Amino acid sequence: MYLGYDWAVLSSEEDARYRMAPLPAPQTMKERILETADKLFYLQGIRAIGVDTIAAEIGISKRTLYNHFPSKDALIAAYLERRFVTQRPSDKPPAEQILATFDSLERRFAAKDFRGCPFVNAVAELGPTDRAVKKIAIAFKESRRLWFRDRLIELGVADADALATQLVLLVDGSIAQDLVRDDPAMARAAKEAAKVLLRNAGVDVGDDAPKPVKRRKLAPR
Amino acid sequence: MYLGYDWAVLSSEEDARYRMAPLPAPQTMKERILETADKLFYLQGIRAIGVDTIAAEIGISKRTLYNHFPSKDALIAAYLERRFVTQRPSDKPPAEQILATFDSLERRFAAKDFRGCPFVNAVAELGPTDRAVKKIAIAFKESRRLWFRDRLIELGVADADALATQLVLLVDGSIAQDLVRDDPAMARAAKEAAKVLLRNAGVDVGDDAPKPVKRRKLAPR
DNA sequence: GCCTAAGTACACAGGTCTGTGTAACCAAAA
DNA sequence: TTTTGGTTACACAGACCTGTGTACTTAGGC
Repeated sequence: MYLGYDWAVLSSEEDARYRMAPLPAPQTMKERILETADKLFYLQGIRAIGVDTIAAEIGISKRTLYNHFPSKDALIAAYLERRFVTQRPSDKPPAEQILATFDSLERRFAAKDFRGCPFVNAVAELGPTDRAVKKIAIAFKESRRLWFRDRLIELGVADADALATQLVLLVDGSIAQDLVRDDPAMARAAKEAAKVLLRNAGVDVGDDAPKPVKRRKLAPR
Repeated sequence: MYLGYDWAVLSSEEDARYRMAPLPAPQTMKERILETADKLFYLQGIRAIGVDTIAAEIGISKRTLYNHFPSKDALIAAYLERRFVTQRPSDKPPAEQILATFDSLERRFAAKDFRGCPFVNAVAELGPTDRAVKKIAIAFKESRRLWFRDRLIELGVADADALATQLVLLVDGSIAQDLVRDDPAMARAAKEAAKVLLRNAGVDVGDDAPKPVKRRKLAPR
């Protein structure tokens, strides 16, 4: 928690250990606001959180917040833009990268502070009215789809475009399911489905299921 | 729009055609409230709509609304319960039923009043706090999963449970994607993926892709 | 020591929201 | 005719929300 003016008091009177560590790090005020807004917006919902709450949580005045962001809408936009981080490049083989996506998804599901996709949630909350929010949500979804597509092209998959779309369906489906069910196993289910789709497109995803399609016996009627 | 007391006036003075057709049907007041709440909650968001707005839209007083529902929370719960309709039985073969799900999804996406899954949206909007909402959302999702599972069992699929889960991932994924992108093609993509998954489980889904798994040529590296 | 930029405290306008209280009204049943 | 149950109009309490205005304080650079 930010301490505001008590800082001076702290550095003159308190234990040196507290003085030496610049506490929550020498962040810029804007970044501190965004960080807190992110936590509250994401965890509790954009509409559920007022600017007062954000300011109070940081320990700053509402006026300061409005000195950095002209309106709540601007803060919301900044929140979403900050969430729009591009994946860092990996040197692992593309197929592994794709499947690793689902593993990381599973880890995120297991964390108790996971609350679905911030972009989908924002669109759901803010309704069809908010053009700005929708725009950035679309951009985000498309960027993720293209990430899959690039790797599929690298793998020589014929219809990389279509398969990439199918993979993002699995990602978003597992996110939605986990949001309501709190069940990280949804990520594993998505991964298994992804493997089937990849194998079907000629991608080698290792381990189980030998080439010949296994036929289960059909029930009598 | 509900006409309230003008009803009597209408039936005594207006054209007989209007009199004969019981206009919006002799609905109970509760049902009329729910119908309007449904439209507004779903289209604009639960938090975005106040009880005043609902009452005004019907043309009744806010007091009347509160005489039928003790609180907005109760109205929200009733709204979601009303949305929880069970699918009507079909005599078509199970595989067709499953695939038809995605066709109907596509039609719903194409309608301009589609705004995602009301249950997922409610959970996203109302946050992790609201136990009641989450409970009914879970029940809904599970019921849909079991619907798939029953048909897969009928088809003799070995791991019907796992495959049913994967199919609901595709459903929810396409819903989330369409919510942000407004692209009904997401339903088609989900259907194609579903076909692959079904075929992989030994289900005959007709048309393309003869038995032997088609191998695409791989890129040089 | 002075100036400036940033932050603070605090009040407040104007809006919305949920929920209640109350007296009058009307239709239809008794 | 009288009663009864559902409805209306309207005011209001009490929160909470976004956004602004203002005068004061503080830290750091000059």
